[in-house]
Amino acid sequence: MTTNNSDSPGAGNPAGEGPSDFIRDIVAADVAAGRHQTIVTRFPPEPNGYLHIGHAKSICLNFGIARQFRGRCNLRMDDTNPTKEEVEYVESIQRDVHWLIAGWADHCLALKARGVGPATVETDGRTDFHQEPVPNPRAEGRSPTAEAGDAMAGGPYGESAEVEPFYASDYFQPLYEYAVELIRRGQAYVCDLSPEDTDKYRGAPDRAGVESPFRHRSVAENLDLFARMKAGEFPNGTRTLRAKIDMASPNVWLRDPVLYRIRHATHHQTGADWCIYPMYDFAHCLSDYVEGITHSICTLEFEVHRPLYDWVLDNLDLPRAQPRQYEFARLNLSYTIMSKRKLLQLVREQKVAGWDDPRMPTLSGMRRRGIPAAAIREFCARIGVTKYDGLTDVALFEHAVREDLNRRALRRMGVLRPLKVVITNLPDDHSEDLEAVNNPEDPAAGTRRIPFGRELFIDQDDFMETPPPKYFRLRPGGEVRLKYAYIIRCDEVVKDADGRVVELRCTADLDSKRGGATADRKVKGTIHWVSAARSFPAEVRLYDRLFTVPEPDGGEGDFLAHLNPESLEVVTAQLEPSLAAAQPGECFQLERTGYFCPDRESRPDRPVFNRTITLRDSWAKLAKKG
RNA sequence: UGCCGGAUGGUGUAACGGUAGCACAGCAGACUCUGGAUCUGUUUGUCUAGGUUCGAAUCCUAGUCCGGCAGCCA
Repeated sequence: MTTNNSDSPGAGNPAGEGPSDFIRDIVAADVAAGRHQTIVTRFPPEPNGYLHIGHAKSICLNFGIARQFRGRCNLRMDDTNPTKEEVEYVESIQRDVHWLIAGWADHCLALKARGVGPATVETDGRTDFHQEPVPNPRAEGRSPTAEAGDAMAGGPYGESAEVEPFYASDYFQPLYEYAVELIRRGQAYVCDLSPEDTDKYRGAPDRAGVESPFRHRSVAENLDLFARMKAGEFPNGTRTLRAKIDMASPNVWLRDPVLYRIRHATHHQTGADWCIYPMYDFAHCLSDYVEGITHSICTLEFEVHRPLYDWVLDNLDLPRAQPRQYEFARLNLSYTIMSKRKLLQLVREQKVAGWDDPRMPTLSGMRRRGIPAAAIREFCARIGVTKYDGLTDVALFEHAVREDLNRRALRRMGVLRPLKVVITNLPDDHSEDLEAVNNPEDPAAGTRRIPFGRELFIDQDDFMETPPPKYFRLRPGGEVRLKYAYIIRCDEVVKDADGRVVELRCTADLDSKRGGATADRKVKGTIHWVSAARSFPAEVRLYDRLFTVPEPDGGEGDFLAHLNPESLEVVTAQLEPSLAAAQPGECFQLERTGYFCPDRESRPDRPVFNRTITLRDSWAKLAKKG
């Protein structure tokens, strides 16, 4: 083992991929033992919803392993249930995966030739089905070549129409033949029990099941019935194909599990070709086998299915090495929900503006909100991979987002809730451009000019008529620094008929600009501002967490009851002119306020920005304490 | 009460029989033309009880607590 001198955080394994975990340890041991030529993992979402931050953990694990061990990761649609799946979801899944792994593991992404199903080959004199990927054009050298951001248009394969994800539905024919083989071996039978009776016969965890009266049909009869199921002779729910295992097994998944059910339904990929569809437990292990997956990594709830996963593979005459299943704990994040069913409910009941609403924990929502893919990856690396089913504090996630954005976001000035300020010792037509730093964390980001004039806007929060102790901003008679500009003193507070402060009249210390005679004068506070004449209004959407409690779907009660009524506030802000040129995908820090990005609905004549996340605010904390 | 799995500060993790460490959060301070960032310091932890051992978070035994599993969902 080589010494790793990398100073990157968590240089815990030879490849410098961040800290290892029990699954990587297993893979590393397999590699060391020479058990596989290449490591092949897979990410197998069911296209019945949008991907969320929980999927990101799985994507980072599966692609991260492929990356670390110079293998590949197959993107596969686990589409064996036509009644719940849609093409909208298969498309969104591809976009989200490309976005998340761009510039990091896109060279490990494996897709297959469009329209090309598994090949039937002869291995060791036995019939074998095999689905090959098409070589990843970025795979040479096995290193990432793209910078995050160029990923939206199809990922590493570019705009190519020649490739597509793997689909479990591509394997329906081989799967059917495997099922026939199981019947021939006396390991599967057609059962006429109704769904209700199937349940009753299964027994309970602490009570053995009862064998189906159809369990001992002859192979010939089973073959005939199964063929007729496929031919569409029977209505939905009238018959199933079941594995013949053990109705008394302490593991209920071994009590003659259903392998195929009848569903007269149109499938988004295979159309009307089939009216019988394989169940997860039958399809998944064999899909893994057909694709040559070495490590099939899934979440904890499948742990009890592993004996069945192995049973199916063990009871067929498969010439190649069998994949192995490993389980890890799914991600639970405080103040959010991860259930696809509940996320769908939020969308259907219009509690949010769609799957990509910036408040959603979906990858598309986070992308729209301005959260960088790199921040999500960093978060996933930091939370690690274990079998402990905990609840991760969303603060861990927010930290990763701020850390990434602080490093990269250009600083800009913008006032969310404008309050007019008049500098009375400046002429009406005063106008000058002041130099401002684009990113103090990155000198290479350079500087820009921002316009200054007699009339300005500052944030309403930055003035208080009767401030509490330790309030460092503007107050009657008080002084404050205008960032990049002058120190001003508030001489007069102008109010409207209702007593609301509508304007501040101030005098500026005209020598206090950077380089000026009094530039080094110390004043307590520095606030941001924009020129009234040379700023522009924009809609800004201020997002807060969607739920008010740490575990919205924990315990009983309706999770909708915990929706945060203040999760979205819309304001009309005044922004510095340079922001008018902001492009989708860019992110900015409005100084002292937070990180923002143009929304996808933003138009030149109607700019719209989303607040990604606030800056840490130690004043707010102090103020709350009183 | 059947089977499978888990338990290390408030949270997420590391330590693979040999000094319980890291990150987040918290607290205190320094610095600051962002009350941001940065830097210092700091509070808090091995589920319990036995055993093996010179030595146990780690191995053994018993218990406690938590999670998952009885879809023709995945």
